[in-house]
Amino acid sequence: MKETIKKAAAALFAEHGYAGTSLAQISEKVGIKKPSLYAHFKSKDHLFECIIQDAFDAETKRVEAADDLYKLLESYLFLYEEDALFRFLLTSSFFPPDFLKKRILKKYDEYLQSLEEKVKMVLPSDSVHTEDAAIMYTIILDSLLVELCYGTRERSQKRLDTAWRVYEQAFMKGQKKR
Amino acid sequence: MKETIKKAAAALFAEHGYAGTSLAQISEKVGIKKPSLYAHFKSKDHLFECIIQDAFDAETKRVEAADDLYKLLESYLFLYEEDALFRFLLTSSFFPPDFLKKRILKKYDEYLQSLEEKVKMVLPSDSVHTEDAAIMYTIILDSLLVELCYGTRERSQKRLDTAWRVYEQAFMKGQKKR
DNA sequence: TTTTAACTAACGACCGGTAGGAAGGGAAAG
DNA sequence: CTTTCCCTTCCTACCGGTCGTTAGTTAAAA
Repeated sequence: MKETIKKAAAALFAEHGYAGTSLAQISEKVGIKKPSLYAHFKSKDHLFECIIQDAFDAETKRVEAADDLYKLLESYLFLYEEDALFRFLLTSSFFPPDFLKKRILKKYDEYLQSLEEKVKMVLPSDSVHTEDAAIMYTIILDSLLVELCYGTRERSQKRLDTAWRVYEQAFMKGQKKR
Repeated sequence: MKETIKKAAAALFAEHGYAGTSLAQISEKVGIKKPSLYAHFKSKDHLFECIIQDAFDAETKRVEAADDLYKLLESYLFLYEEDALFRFLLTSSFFPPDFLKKRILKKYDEYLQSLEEKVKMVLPSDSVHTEDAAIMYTIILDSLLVELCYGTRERSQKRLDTAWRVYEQAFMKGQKKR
Protein backbone atom coordinates (compact mmCIF):
# COMPACT_ATOMS: atom_id res chain seq x y z
CA MET A 1 0.00 0.00 0.00
CA LYS A 2 2.76 2.39 0.96
CA GLU A 3 4.31 1.80 -2.44
CA THR A 4 0.98 2.28 -4.19
CA ILE A 5 0.56 5.64 -2.52
CA LYS A 6 4.09 6.74 -3.35
CA LYS A 7 3.62 5.76 -6.96
CA ALA A 8 0.38 7.67 -7.35
CA ALA A 9 1.74 10.67 -5.50
CA ALA A 10 4.92 10.71 -7.56
CA ALA A 11 2.93 10.90 -10.78
CA LEU A 12 0.79 13.75 -9.47
CA PHE A 13 3.68 15.68 -7.95
CA ALA A 14 5.60 15.27 -11.20
CA GLU A 15 2.77 16.75 -13.22
CA HIS A 16 1.40 19.48 -10.94
CA GLY A 17 4.20 20.16 -8.50
CA TYR A 18 4.16 20.07 -4.73
CA ALA A 19 1.87 23.02 -4.09
CA GLY A 20 -0.33 22.08 -7.04
CA THR A 21 -1.07 18.58 -5.77
CA SER A 22 -3.51 18.03 -2.91
CA LEU A 23 -3.83 15.06 -0.61
CA ALA A 24 -7.40 14.72 -1.85
CA GLN A 25 -6.14 14.14 -5.40
CA ILE A 26 -3.62 11.58 -4.20
CA SER A 27 -6.06 9.63 -2.07
CA GLU A 28 -8.61 9.65 -4.87
CA LYS A 29 -6.08 8.26 -7.32
CA VAL A 30 -5.15 5.53 -4.85
CA GLY A 31 -8.79 4.75 -4.09
CA ILE A 32 -8.86 5.50 -0.38
CA LYS A 33 -10.05 8.43 1.71
CA LYS A 34 -7.84 11.35 2.47
CA PRO A 35 -7.27 10.76 6.21
CA SER A 36 -6.20 7.17 5.50
CA LEU A 37 -3.01 8.54 4.04
CA TYR A 38 -1.95 9.44 7.55
CA ALA A 39 -1.78 5.76 8.48
CA HIS A 40 1.29 5.58 6.20
CA PHE A 41 2.84 9.04 6.15
CA LYS A 42 2.77 11.53 8.91
CA SER A 43 2.38 14.57 6.67
CA LYS A 44 2.37 15.78 3.10
CA ASP A 45 5.96 16.90 3.51
CA HIS A 46 6.95 13.49 4.79
CA LEU A 47 5.33 11.74 1.86
CA PHE A 48 7.15 14.01 -0.55
CA GLU A 49 10.47 13.44 1.17
CA CYS A 50 10.10 9.67 1.09
CA ILE A 51 9.43 9.74 -2.63
CA ILE A 52 12.32 12.00 -3.47
CA GLN A 53 14.66 9.84 -1.44
CA ASP A 54 13.56 6.82 -3.48
CA ALA A 55 14.04 8.78 -6.67
CA PHE A 56 17.54 9.92 -5.83
CA ASP A 57 18.55 6.43 -4.75
CA ALA A 58 17.29 4.89 -7.97
CA GLU A 59 19.03 7.48 -10.10
CA THR A 60 22.31 7.17 -8.20
CA LYS A 61 22.27 3.43 -8.73
CA ARG A 62 21.65 3.89 -12.43
CA VAL A 63 24.63 6.20 -12.82
CA GLU A 64 26.90 3.94 -10.78
CA ALA A 65 25.97 0.92 -12.86
CA ALA A 66 26.56 2.66 -16.18
CA ASP A 67 29.60 1.75 -18.22
CA ASP A 68 28.91 3.46 -21.55
CA LEU A 69 28.58 7.23 -21.63
CA TYR A 70 26.41 7.33 -24.71
CA LYS A 71 24.09 4.61 -23.54
CA LEU A 72 23.63 6.42 -20.27
CA LEU A 73 22.49 9.53 -22.09
CA GLU A 74 20.25 7.54 -24.37
CA SER A 75 18.63 5.75 -21.46
CA TYR A 76 17.15 9.02 -20.26
CA LEU A 77 14.99 9.17 -23.38
CA PHE A 78 13.20 5.99 -22.37
CA LEU A 79 13.28 6.80 -18.71
CA TYR A 80 11.46 10.06 -19.12
CA GLU A 81 8.66 8.46 -21.06
CA GLU A 82 8.13 5.43 -18.91
CA ASP A 83 9.21 6.20 -15.36
CA ALA A 84 6.99 8.57 -13.40
CA LEU A 85 9.45 8.47 -10.53
CA PHE A 86 12.14 9.86 -12.79
CA ARG A 87 9.86 12.62 -14.06
CA PHE A 88 9.14 13.39 -10.46
CA LEU A 89 12.85 13.65 -9.74
CA LEU A 90 13.32 15.93 -12.71
CA THR A 91 10.55 18.39 -11.97
CA SER A 92 11.21 18.37 -8.23
CA SER A 93 14.84 19.19 -8.85
CA PHE A 94 14.00 21.95 -11.29
CA PHE A 95 11.39 23.33 -8.96
CA PRO A 96 11.58 22.06 -5.41
CA PRO A 97 9.16 23.12 -2.67
CA ASP A 98 10.65 25.69 -0.36
CA PHE A 99 11.13 23.39 2.60
CA LEU A 100 13.39 21.09 0.57
CA LYS A 101 15.23 23.54 -1.64
CA LYS A 102 18.50 23.41 0.24
CA ARG A 103 18.64 19.67 0.61
CA ILE A 104 17.78 19.08 -3.02
CA LEU A 105 20.45 21.50 -4.20
CA LYS A 106 22.97 19.58 -2.15
CA LYS A 107 21.88 16.27 -3.62
CA TYR A 108 22.09 17.71 -7.11
CA ASP A 109 25.66 18.79 -6.36
CA GLU A 110 26.58 15.30 -5.27
CA TYR A 111 24.89 13.92 -8.35
CA LEU A 112 26.89 16.18 -10.67
CA GLN A 113 30.07 15.18 -8.91
CA SER A 114 29.39 11.48 -9.24
CA LEU A 115 28.69 12.06 -12.92
CA GLU A 116 32.02 13.82 -13.36
CA GLU A 117 33.84 10.95 -11.70
CA LYS A 118 32.02 8.50 -13.89
CA VAL A 119 33.17 10.37 -16.99
CA LYS A 120 36.76 10.49 -15.78
CA MET A 121 36.66 6.76 -15.11
CA VAL A 122 35.26 5.80 -18.48
CA LEU A 123 37.26 8.17 -20.63
CA PRO A 124 40.79 7.05 -21.54
CA SER A 125 43.25 8.33 -19.01
CA ASP A 126 45.51 9.66 -21.75
CA SER A 127 42.93 12.24 -22.73
CA VAL A 128 44.24 15.68 -22.04
CA HIS A 129 41.00 17.42 -21.18
CA THR A 130 39.15 15.00 -18.94
CA GLU A 131 37.84 17.84 -16.81
CA ASP A 132 36.45 19.63 -19.85
CA ALA A 133 34.99 16.35 -21.03
CA ALA A 134 33.21 15.88 -17.73
CA ILE A 135 31.74 19.37 -17.81
CA MET A 136 30.70 19.00 -21.43
CA TYR A 137 29.00 15.74 -20.56
CA THR A 138 26.88 17.37 -17.89
CA ILE A 139 26.03 20.11 -20.36
CA ILE A 140 24.69 17.57 -22.80
CA LEU A 141 22.79 15.75 -20.11
CA ASP A 142 21.12 18.85 -18.71
CA SER A 143 20.12 20.13 -22.12
CA LEU A 144 18.71 16.71 -22.92
CA LEU A 145 16.58 16.76 -19.79
CA VAL A 146 15.26 20.21 -20.67
CA GLU A 147 14.36 19.10 -24.15
CA LEU A 148 12.60 16.05 -22.74
CA CYS A 149 10.39 18.30 -20.63
CA TYR A 150 9.34 20.33 -23.64
CA GLY A 151 9.97 18.78 -26.96
CA THR A 152 9.06 15.66 -28.78
CA ARG A 153 10.88 12.40 -28.46
CA GLU A 154 12.30 12.89 -31.95
CA ARG A 155 13.74 16.28 -31.19
CA SER A 156 15.40 14.94 -28.07
CA GLN A 157 16.93 12.14 -30.10
CA LYS A 158 18.19 14.63 -32.66
CA ARG A 159 19.68 16.80 -29.95
CA LEU A 160 21.45 13.78 -28.51
CA ASP A 161 22.82 12.75 -31.91
CA THR A 162 24.18 16.18 -32.69
CA ALA A 163 25.65 16.68 -29.26
CA TRP A 164 27.28 13.30 -29.23
CA ARG A 165 28.90 13.82 -32.62
CA VAL A 166 30.47 17.01 -31.36
CA TYR A 167 31.43 15.37 -28.10
CA GLU A 168 33.20 12.44 -29.74
CA GLN A 169 35.04 14.73 -32.08
CA ALA A 170 36.23 16.89 -29.23
CA PHE A 171 37.08 14.34 -26.57
CA MET A 172 37.15 10.80 -27.95
CA LYS A 173 39.26 11.14 -31.05
CA GLY A 174 40.94 7.87 -31.81
CA GLN A 175 38.69 5.91 -29.52
CA LYS A 176 36.43 3.25 -30.85
CA LYS A 177 33.27 4.77 -32.24
CA ARG A 178 30.13 3.38 -30.82
CA MET B 1 0.70 50.76 -9.84
CA LYS B 2 -0.07 48.08 -12.36
CA GLU B 3 3.64 47.76 -13.03
CA THR B 4 4.44 47.64 -9.32
CA ILE B 5 2.03 44.75 -8.87
CA LYS B 6 3.40 42.87 -11.85
CA LYS B 7 6.93 43.29 -10.58
CA ALA B 8 6.13 42.00 -7.10
CA ALA B 9 4.06 39.14 -8.46
CA ALA B 10 6.75 38.13 -10.93
CA ALA B 11 9.30 37.81 -8.14
CA LEU B 12 6.96 35.68 -6.04
CA PHE B 13 5.79 33.52 -8.92
CA ALA B 14 9.41 33.00 -9.92
CA GLU B 15 10.34 31.79 -6.47
CA HIS B 16 7.30 29.79 -5.38
CA GLY B 17 5.49 28.97 -8.59
CA TYR B 18 1.92 29.71 -9.59
CA ALA B 19 0.14 27.41 -7.14
CA GLY B 20 2.61 28.26 -4.40
CA THR B 21 1.97 31.99 -4.57
CA SER B 22 -1.20 33.50 -3.09
CA LEU B 23 -2.81 36.82 -3.85
CA ALA B 24 -2.42 37.65 -0.17
CA GLN B 25 1.36 37.35 -0.48
CA ILE B 26 1.38 39.52 -3.58
CA SER B 27 -0.78 42.26 -2.12
CA GLU B 28 1.27 42.25 1.07
CA LYS B 29 4.50 42.67 -0.87
CA VAL B 30 2.96 45.56 -2.83
CA GLY B 31 1.59 47.15 0.33
CA ILE B 32 -2.14 47.08 -0.50
CA LYS B 33 -5.02 44.82 0.47
CA LYS B 34 -5.90 41.72 -1.48
CA PRO B 35 -9.17 42.92 -3.04
CA SER B 36 -7.42 46.00 -4.39
CA LEU B 37 -5.61 43.77 -6.84
CA TYR B 38 -8.91 43.28 -8.61
CA ALA B 39 -8.98 46.95 -9.56
CA HIS B 40 -6.06 46.16 -11.90
CA PHE B 41 -6.39 42.49 -12.84
CA LYS B 42 -9.57 40.53 -13.13
CA SER B 43 -8.17 37.28 -11.74
CA LYS B 44 -5.02 35.52 -10.61
CA ASP B 45 -4.84 33.80 -13.99
CA HIS B 46 -5.10 37.12 -15.76
CA LEU B 47 -2.31 38.63 -13.70
CA PHE B 48 -0.08 35.68 -14.45
CA GLU B 49 -0.81 35.87 -18.16
CA CYS B 50 -0.03 39.57 -18.32
CA ILE B 51 3.33 39.03 -16.69
CA ILE B 52 4.34 36.12 -18.85
CA GLN B 53 3.41 38.09 -21.96
CA ASP B 54 5.72 40.88 -20.82
CA ALA B 55 8.46 38.37 -20.11
CA PHE B 56 8.23 36.72 -23.51
CA ASP B 57 8.16 40.08 -25.28
CA ALA B 58 11.25 41.28 -23.44
CA GLU B 59 13.15 38.09 -24.14
CA THR B 60 12.17 38.07 -27.82
CA LYS B 61 13.45 41.62 -28.19
CA ARG B 62 16.73 40.69 -26.56
CA VAL B 63 17.31 37.81 -28.94
CA GLU B 64 16.39 39.87 -31.98
CA ALA B 65 18.75 42.65 -30.98
CA ALA B 66 21.68 40.30 -30.41
CA ASP B 67 24.54 40.24 -32.90
CA ASP B 68 27.18 38.20 -31.09
CA LEU B 69 26.42 34.60 -30.17
CA TYR B 70 28.83 34.45 -27.27
CA LYS B 71 27.71 37.73 -25.78
CA LEU B 72 24.11 36.58 -25.96
CA LEU B 73 24.94 33.50 -23.91
CA GLU B 74 26.99 35.52 -21.47
CA SER B 75 24.21 38.02 -21.00
CA TYR B 76 22.04 35.34 -19.39
CA LEU B 77 24.45 35.12 -16.50
CA PHE B 78 23.74 38.72 -15.55
CA LEU B 79 20.11 38.50 -16.48
CA TYR B 80 19.40 35.63 -14.13
CA GLU B 81 20.90 37.43 -11.19
CA GLU B 82 19.35 40.80 -11.72
CA ASP B 83 16.09 40.40 -13.58
CA ALA B 84 13.23 38.86 -11.64
CA LEU B 85 11.10 38.95 -14.77
CA PHE B 86 13.59 36.70 -16.51
CA ARG B 87 13.70 34.28 -13.59
CA PHE B 88 9.93 34.26 -13.76
CA LEU B 89 10.08 33.38 -17.46
CA LEU B 90 12.53 30.61 -16.75
CA THR B 91 10.65 28.90 -13.96
CA SER B 92 7.27 29.38 -15.61
CA SER B 93 8.57 27.78 -18.76
CA PHE B 94 10.12 24.88 -16.89
CA PHE B 95 7.00 24.43 -14.84
CA PRO B 96 3.93 26.21 -16.16
CA PRO B 97 0.54 26.10 -14.42
CA ASP B 98 -1.83 23.67 -16.09
CA PHE B 99 -4.05 26.28 -17.70
CA LEU B 100 -1.11 27.73 -19.63
CA LYS B 101 0.94 24.65 -20.41
CA LYS B 102 -0.07 24.44 -24.06
CA ARG B 103 0.40 28.09 -24.85
CA ILE B 104 3.77 28.24 -23.13
CA LEU B 105 5.02 25.18 -24.97
CA LYS B 106 4.07 26.86 -28.23
CA LYS B 107 5.89 30.04 -27.30
CA TYR B 108 8.96 28.05 -26.34
CA ASP B 109 8.89 26.41 -29.75
CA GLU B 110 8.78 29.77 -31.47
CA TYR B 111 11.58 30.95 -29.24
CA LEU B 112 13.80 28.02 -30.15
CA GLN B 113 13.09 28.59 -33.82
CA SER B 114 13.99 32.27 -33.65
CA LEU B 115 17.20 31.29 -31.90
CA GLU B 116 18.06 28.85 -34.66
CA GLU B 117 17.49 31.50 -37.29
CA LYS B 118 19.65 33.90 -35.35
CA VAL B 119 22.47 31.37 -35.31
CA LYS B 120 22.17 30.72 -39.04
CA MET B 121 22.26 34.47 -39.71
CA VAL B 122 25.32 35.14 -37.61
CA LEU B 123 27.36 32.10 -38.56
CA PRO B 124 29.28 32.28 -41.85
CA SER B 125 27.21 30.94 -44.70
CA ASP B 126 30.10 28.77 -45.89
CA SER B 127 29.85 26.66 -42.76
CA VAL B 128 28.79 23.18 -43.67
CA HIS B 129 26.89 22.30 -40.57
CA THR B 130 24.82 25.37 -39.79
CA GLU B 131 21.92 23.21 -38.67
CA ASP B 132 24.10 21.30 -36.25
CA ALA B 133 25.55 24.57 -35.06
CA ALA B 134 22.10 25.88 -34.32
CA ILE B 135 21.11 22.80 -32.37
CA MET B 136 24.38 22.82 -30.46
CA TYR B 137 23.81 26.44 -29.59
CA THR B 138 20.43 25.71 -28.04
CA ILE B 139 22.03 22.84 -26.14
CA ILE B 140 24.55 25.18 -24.59
CA LEU B 141 21.88 27.73 -23.78
CA ASP B 142 19.53 25.26 -22.11
CA SER B 143 22.28 23.72 -20.06
CA LEU B 144 23.40 27.17 -19.01
CA LEU B 145 19.91 28.02 -17.83
CA VAL B 146 19.74 24.82 -15.82
CA GLU B 147 23.05 25.54 -14.19
CA LEU B 148 21.90 29.06 -13.36
CA CYS B 149 18.93 27.63 -11.49
CA TYR B 150 21.14 25.41 -9.36
CA GLY B 151 24.76 26.29 -9.29
CA THR B 152 26.90 29.21 -8.42
CA ARG B 153 27.69 32.05 -10.71
CA GLU B 154 31.24 30.77 -11.05
CA ARG B 155 30.17 27.31 -12.12
CA SER B 156 27.88 28.76 -14.74
CA GLN B 157 30.74 30.85 -16.07
CA LYS B 158 32.98 27.80 -16.21
CA ARG B 159 30.31 25.84 -18.00
CA LEU B 160 29.96 28.61 -20.53
CA ASP B 161 33.72 28.84 -21.09
CA THR B 162 34.09 25.12 -21.65
CA ALA B 163 31.08 24.86 -23.90
CA TRP B 164 32.13 27.81 -25.98
CA ARG B 165 35.63 26.49 -26.51
CA VAL B 166 34.16 23.26 -27.86
CA TYR B 167 31.62 25.16 -29.91
CA GLU B 168 34.19 27.38 -31.60
CA GLN B 169 36.39 24.44 -32.37
CA ALA B 170 33.53 22.54 -33.93
CA PHE B 171 31.71 25.25 -35.86
CA MET B 172 33.76 28.43 -36.09
CA LYS B 173 37.15 27.20 -37.23
CA GLY B 174 38.97 29.91 -39.07
CA GLN B 175 36.60 32.60 -37.88
CA LYS B 176 37.86 35.43 -35.79
CA LYS B 177 38.09 34.42 -32.18
CA ARG B 178 36.26 36.65 -29.76
C1' DT C 1 -5.49 -8.74 23.01
C1' DT C 2 -2.95 -5.59 20.71
C1' DT C 3 -1.97 -3.54 16.20
C1' DT C 4 -2.93 -1.95 11.87
C1' DA C 5 -5.34 0.35 8.36
C1' DA C 6 -9.24 1.88 6.98
C1' DC C 7 -13.40 4.98 7.86
C1' DT C 8 -16.66 9.39 9.08
C1' DA C 9 -16.80 13.85 10.87
C1' DA C 10 -15.00 17.91 11.65
C1' DC C 11 -11.30 21.48 12.71
C1' DG C 12 -9.08 26.10 11.84
C1' DA C 13 -6.58 28.33 8.32
C1' DC C 14 -6.37 29.93 4.04
C1' DC C 15 -7.76 30.09 -0.83
C1' DG C 16 -9.60 33.05 -4.92
C1' DG C 17 -13.13 36.09 -5.44
C1' DT C 18 -17.32 39.47 -4.47
C1' DA C 19 -20.25 43.25 -2.38
C1' DG C 20 -20.52 47.64 -1.10
C1' DG C 21 -18.79 51.78 0.33
C1' DA C 22 -15.19 55.74 1.25
C1' DA C 23 -11.74 58.90 -0.60
C1' DG C 24 -9.82 61.40 -4.16
C1' DG C 25 -9.14 63.66 -8.68
C1' DG C 26 -10.67 65.51 -13.07
C1' DA C 27 -14.03 67.05 -16.13
C1' DA C 28 -18.33 69.07 -17.02
C1' DA C 29 -22.18 72.03 -15.71
C1' DG C 30 -24.01 75.90 -13.01
C1' DC D 1 -14.99 79.82 -9.00
C1' DT D 2 -17.87 76.50 -7.31
C1' DT D 3 -20.57 72.56 -7.40
C1' DT D 4 -21.89 68.25 -9.14
C1' DC D 5 -20.89 63.96 -11.01
C1' DC D 6 -18.26 60.05 -12.32
C1' DC D 7 -14.52 57.05 -12.46
C1' DT D 8 -10.68 55.00 -10.48
C1' DT D 9 -8.55 52.96 -6.61
C1' DC D 10 -8.46 51.68 -2.37
C1' DC D 11 -10.80 49.79 1.78
C1' DT D 12 -13.57 46.45 5.27
C1' DA D 13 -16.30 42.54 5.59
C1' DC D 14 -17.44 38.44 3.98
C1' DC D 15 -18.53 34.26 0.76
C1' DG D 16 -18.21 29.22 -0.38
C1' DG D 17 -14.82 26.06 -1.01
C1' DT D 18 -10.55 23.56 -0.28
C1' DC D 19 -6.42 22.95 2.23
C1' DG D 20 -3.64 19.86 5.54
C1' DT D 21 -4.56 17.70 9.67
C1' DT D 22 -6.76 15.53 13.95
C1' DA D 23 -10.16 12.89 16.74
C1' DG D 24 -12.57 9.07 17.45
C1' DT D 25 -14.38 4.70 15.73
C1' DT D 26 -14.55 0.16 13.53
C1' DA D 27 -13.24 -4.16 11.74
C1' DA D 28 -10.06 -7.32 10.54
C1' DA D 29 -5.37 -9.28 11.04
C1' DA D 30 -1.66 -10.96 13.98
